[in-house]
Amino acid sequence: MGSSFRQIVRQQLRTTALDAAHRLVSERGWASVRMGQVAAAVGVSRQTLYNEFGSKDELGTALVQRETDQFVTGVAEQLARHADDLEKAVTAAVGYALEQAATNPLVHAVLTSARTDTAGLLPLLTTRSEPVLTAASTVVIDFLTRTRPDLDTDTVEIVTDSLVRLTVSHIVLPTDTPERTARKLSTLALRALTAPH
Amino acid sequence: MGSSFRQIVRQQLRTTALDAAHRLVSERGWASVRMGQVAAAVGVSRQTLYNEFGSKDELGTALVQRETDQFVTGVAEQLARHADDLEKAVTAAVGYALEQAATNPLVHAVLTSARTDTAGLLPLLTTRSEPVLTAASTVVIDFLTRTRPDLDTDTVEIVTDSLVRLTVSHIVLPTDTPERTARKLSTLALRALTAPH
DNA sequence: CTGTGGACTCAAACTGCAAACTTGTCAAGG
DNA sequence: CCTTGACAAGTTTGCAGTTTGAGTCCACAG
Repeated sequence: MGSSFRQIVRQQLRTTALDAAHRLVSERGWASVRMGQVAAAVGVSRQTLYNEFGSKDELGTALVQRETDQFVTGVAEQLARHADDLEKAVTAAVGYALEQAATNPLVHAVLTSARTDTAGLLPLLTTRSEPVLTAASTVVIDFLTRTRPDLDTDTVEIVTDSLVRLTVSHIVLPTDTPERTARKLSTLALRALTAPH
Repeated sequence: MGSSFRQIVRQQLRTTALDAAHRLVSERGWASVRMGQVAAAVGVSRQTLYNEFGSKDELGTALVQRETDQFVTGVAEQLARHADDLEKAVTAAVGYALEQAATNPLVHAVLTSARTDTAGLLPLLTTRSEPVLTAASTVVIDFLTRTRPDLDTDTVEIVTDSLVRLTVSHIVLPTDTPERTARKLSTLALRALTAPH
């Protein structure tokens, strides 16, 4: 019971450890990250890290999980920020995704998964891009059905799925600036959504 | 002059050599293909092969080139076959692309290029997927502007680019049967094309 | 009790090196 | 013109021997 203090310390440890791991992964890649480095960065013993995460793989999984959650939350926030303007909302969300992928190596790796050639950062075992993409899709679908209940459900699903795929495609093979790409995709999506059935 | 007979034989050699190389690449992967194997399959000496293609890389380039040309031609044919019905035309073209990617390892590799993890078939040096995709886009754009001159040029370009990207996306990460995917994408494209500007 | 640091095991990764193999070229012969 | 055989240069393969780093155990300290 009364161990809520411990819980907080434990959580602090997890957070700082994941922060340290994030930095190390971004710099050297997952394969070169040593448990000892992470422990040292946190200022804790290697053993303590093992007590908390169990294994390096589990640390990696936790890291990817946190990154995924933050990313999906971010997308949802961008949408919510423009709940009144559908086109702006989509533009913001797509722009956010493109910018995150360009900025954050982990997000980039998670979204494009199999592409380990550029920067093999992740344990392929722990992740495939599928879960992130479905999570992102769910967020978008929820937003659309909530703000625009008049739209056909099937259409919303197909357009959302395509929007997500197109965003990933533009991450993998960019042809324009993130801003212009985001605008193009959102107008495209809006046309498809509001077209005569 | 008067060597048109030679020309034909030479062409025959190129064709059968590329056929043999195609089969070997599909079975063992490009790295494991030996120039001797190709020569033997054609029934010709290794030197003759070198006289014709110069190097293994150039043989690979020629092979990829032929495959690309055939693929793009195939897409154009599918479109032309339904010149009267836009939706059917797009469905056929996308379906053709999906089926080719599923059937022909070389087409799959060319279209998805960088993804060498599944079946590293190609010399990364000789190809990137970009040229194929732009070629395919050009074919689709030409078809659309020819059959539907009323459509806005910018819209046609964006929709086509997205259509191509979505097709590749569904090759990389399939979620449904090729037929249904093709139908979904064509209705999506049609909606976007014919939406109020 | 919980965290620490050191000792330890074991499998995977890397190292150095020799043998086998391939590419690409050349010359002799049909 | 094509083929066969030979060859240099470069690469891959197989296999010692070594190193590394994950994961575990434990005696000890706060």
